[in-house]
Amino acid sequence: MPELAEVEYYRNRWNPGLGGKIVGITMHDTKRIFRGVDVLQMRTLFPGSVLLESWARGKQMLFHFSRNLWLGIHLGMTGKLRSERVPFEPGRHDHLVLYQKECALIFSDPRLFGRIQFHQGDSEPAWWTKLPPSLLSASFTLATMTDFLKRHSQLPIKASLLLQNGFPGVGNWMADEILWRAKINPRQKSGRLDSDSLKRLWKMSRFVCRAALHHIGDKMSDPPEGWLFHERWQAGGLCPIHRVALERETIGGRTTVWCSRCQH
DNA sequence: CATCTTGTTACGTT
DNA sequence: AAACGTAACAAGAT
Repeated sequence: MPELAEVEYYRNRWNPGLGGKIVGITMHDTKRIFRGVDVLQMRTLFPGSVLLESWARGKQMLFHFSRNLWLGIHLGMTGKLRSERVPFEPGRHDHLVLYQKECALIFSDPRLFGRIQFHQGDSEPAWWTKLPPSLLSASFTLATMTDFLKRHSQLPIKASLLLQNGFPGVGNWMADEILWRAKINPRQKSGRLDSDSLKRLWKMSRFVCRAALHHIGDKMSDPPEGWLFHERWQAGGLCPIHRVALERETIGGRTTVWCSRCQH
């Protein structure tokens, strides 16, 4: 499920642990979630450190602890964060648990597409610093976006919207929502959008981003009525504007839903 | 039992 | 070198 707004939501699930000291840690350390991570070092270093703050950027999260410890988390398709009162016994899919005196901070992921990264150092890990700026920041300009699309000119626009370097945090449902609102056919080649389409795409990327964060970021509520979101899941969905049947095909490797009347 | 999945990446080809 | 399409990853839901 996690796209940028859900990522923000899950990041906040660990807020009860802010300012608290870690007193224990358990990991299912053979799971692929931990590939490339020195789990032994994590086990040694975390007890005694304090959770200081956290950030989300696109679909990535970074948790900063005292003692120069940094924990990166990507939720993949089915990852979730939550906190529970202690005592807490980890279940089958609770692959990482950081115990504090009052609560347990839990990362679970049944499908194991998520990823943990661990870093020790004075400053943020390099992979974090290199992440592209948010769609809502001033650096995401129409020109930047147009440039990016030019570099992928042969790719269907739907597939381009899923590229995290250009549209960080956008996932499958957000991409469809953005294209529907921008009135752009998902099969359209990225390099062949006229300047009006580009402008609408840029505006709607930011709009859907902002609205999704507003509705989902704090508590997991659905977007308002009238969003394509509510129609896209099952066959038989209708365009919220025209009430005609939505098209439904795989584009860019993902199920894509659009209205042939709105989107040319 | 078969088919589907809201994410990413490795790999082969162009 | 960069762009692009596809398979693979793993497990649960339908």
